[in-house]
Amino acid sequence: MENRYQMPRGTFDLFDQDVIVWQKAEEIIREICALYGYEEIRTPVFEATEVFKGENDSSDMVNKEMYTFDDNGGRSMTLRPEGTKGIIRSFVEHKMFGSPDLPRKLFYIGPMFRYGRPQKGRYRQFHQFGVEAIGARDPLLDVETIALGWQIIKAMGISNVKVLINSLGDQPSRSAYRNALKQHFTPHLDELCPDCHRRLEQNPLRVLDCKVDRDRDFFKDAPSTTEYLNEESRNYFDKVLKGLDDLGIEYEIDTHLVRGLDYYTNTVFEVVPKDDDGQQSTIYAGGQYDGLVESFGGGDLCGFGFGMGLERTIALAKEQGGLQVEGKPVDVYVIAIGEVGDYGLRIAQRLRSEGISAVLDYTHRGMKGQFKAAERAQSRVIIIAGEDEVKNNTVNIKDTEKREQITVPSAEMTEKVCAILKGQEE
RNA sequence: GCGGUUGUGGUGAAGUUGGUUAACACUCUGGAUUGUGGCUCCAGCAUUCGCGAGUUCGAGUCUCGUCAAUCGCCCCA
Repeated sequence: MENRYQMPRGTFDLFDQDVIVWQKAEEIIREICALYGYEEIRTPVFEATEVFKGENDSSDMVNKEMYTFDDNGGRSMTLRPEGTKGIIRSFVEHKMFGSPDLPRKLFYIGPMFRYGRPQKGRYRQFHQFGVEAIGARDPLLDVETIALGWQIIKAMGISNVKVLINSLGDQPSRSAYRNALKQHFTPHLDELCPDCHRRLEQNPLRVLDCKVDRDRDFFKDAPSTTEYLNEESRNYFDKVLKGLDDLGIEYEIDTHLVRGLDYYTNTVFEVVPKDDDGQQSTIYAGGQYDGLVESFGGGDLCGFGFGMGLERTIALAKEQGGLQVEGKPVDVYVIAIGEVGDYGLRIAQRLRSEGISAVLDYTHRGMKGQFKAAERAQSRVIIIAGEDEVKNNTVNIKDTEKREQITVPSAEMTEKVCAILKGQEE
C-alpha cells in the first residue's frame, strides 16, 4: 500500500492506550495543582514573535529553533516554544499584577514547538506542563514549587530522581559573573573548541559545560558562580537548600547548571533521573525570573516557575512501572444477526440513556466473528438480536462471565442488564 | 545544523556469494459448528521488501539520492 502522507518530522499521533495514559497523567497534574492552589490558564498557541524574542536574547531556542511565520496580515507570529513568556504576557495584559492576592499561581498544559533535530524524548511538537507563581520573592516559594513537581512525578510512579540546583545570583551578580568568565576564558581562546567560541560570545556560562574542553587546566581555576553571589543572594540560596532538606527532597548543587533561557535569576534547577543515561533526560526544570514581568511592562515583580516535558515524564513513569491503565471495557456489546433493521440501535440507545455503555456490531459478519469482537471489547454482557427477536420483541442477554443466556421481553432488558452489571461490582 | 546506525505484511521477524512462486510465528478473515465466542483442525491474507533513480540478463539483497526512526554532538522539556 502506498503511503502518501506521513506525520511531519518530530511529531506523533497519540491513540489507543496511550491516550488513556496521557489522560491519567493530566488528571494527576490537575489534582496536585489544586492541592497547591494553582489554577489553570490557557493562552494562545501562537503569539506575536516579540513575546518570545526579547531584544538581546542569546538563547539558541529563541534564535534558531522557533517556528516563525508571517500571517496574512504581514505580522510576524511564532508558535510558542515555551510556556512562561505567554503567561507573563497574559498576566500583564490582564493586569493581574493589580490583584491583592499575589503571587498569582497559574499552571498550563499544552503543545509547544521547537524546530530542532528530533530524538527520543525530543520532538518538534511536544507537550509541557508548567507552573508560574508570579508576584512574590521568597525562597520557600521556590522550595514549594519544586515540591509540587516532585509530588506530581512521585504520584506518577517515578523515583530515583534528583534535583540539580544552582544559583545565578541576582541580576548584578549574574552579569558580574558573566564578565568574569569571559575575562577568564578569552586569553585561552585558541585552545577552545569551536562550540566554545560561540558560547563565550553568546552565553559564557555554558562554556563550563563543554564536554570537549572541560578537563583543561584553565577550566579548573575558572571562577565559580557561588563566588560571585552577593550576601543577599547567598542567603537566599541557603534558605532554598535548607527548605529542600526539610522536605526531604534530594538535591545536588551543580555550579555548572545554567538554564538555556536568559531570564533566570537566583535559583535555577533541573530534575533528572539519578542513573542518568540519555541526553534528553531532564524531566522538569525552571527557576526564578526577577525582571521578566517588568520587561513586559508589568511592574517590578518576581516570579518562579518550571516546565515539565510530558513525553519524557510519561516515558520515564512507564519505564518505572507507573501510569498503568486498564482497558475500558464496554458494558454491553450488541450483536445483530440477519435483517434486523434498527432494532439493535434502539436497544443500544435505551441502554445508553440509562448510563450503560453499549457498542453495536455493524460488520454484518457471522456470529462467530461478532462474538470475537465482543470478546475483544471485553464486554460484560452480550445482547443478541436476530430476526426472531425482532418478531417477538425480545432480546437474548448473555452474561459473559457466567456464560448464561436468558431471553426476556424487550421491556425488561434494562432491568436484567443492570442486575448483571451490579453483580459484577460486588 | 553536523556525524554514525537502521527501515521487509496489522505485529514480531527470516531472507545465505544478487538468481525463478518473499520462510516462520502471532493476529485477522472464512470454514468444520445450518443462530452463539474463548480449545482443536483446515484454508486464506505482502504482484512486493520506506520512497525514487541507477548498475545488471536478473536486486529485498550492490550504488546514489530522498524521507523517517534512533544514537552521539549542538540545544533543551
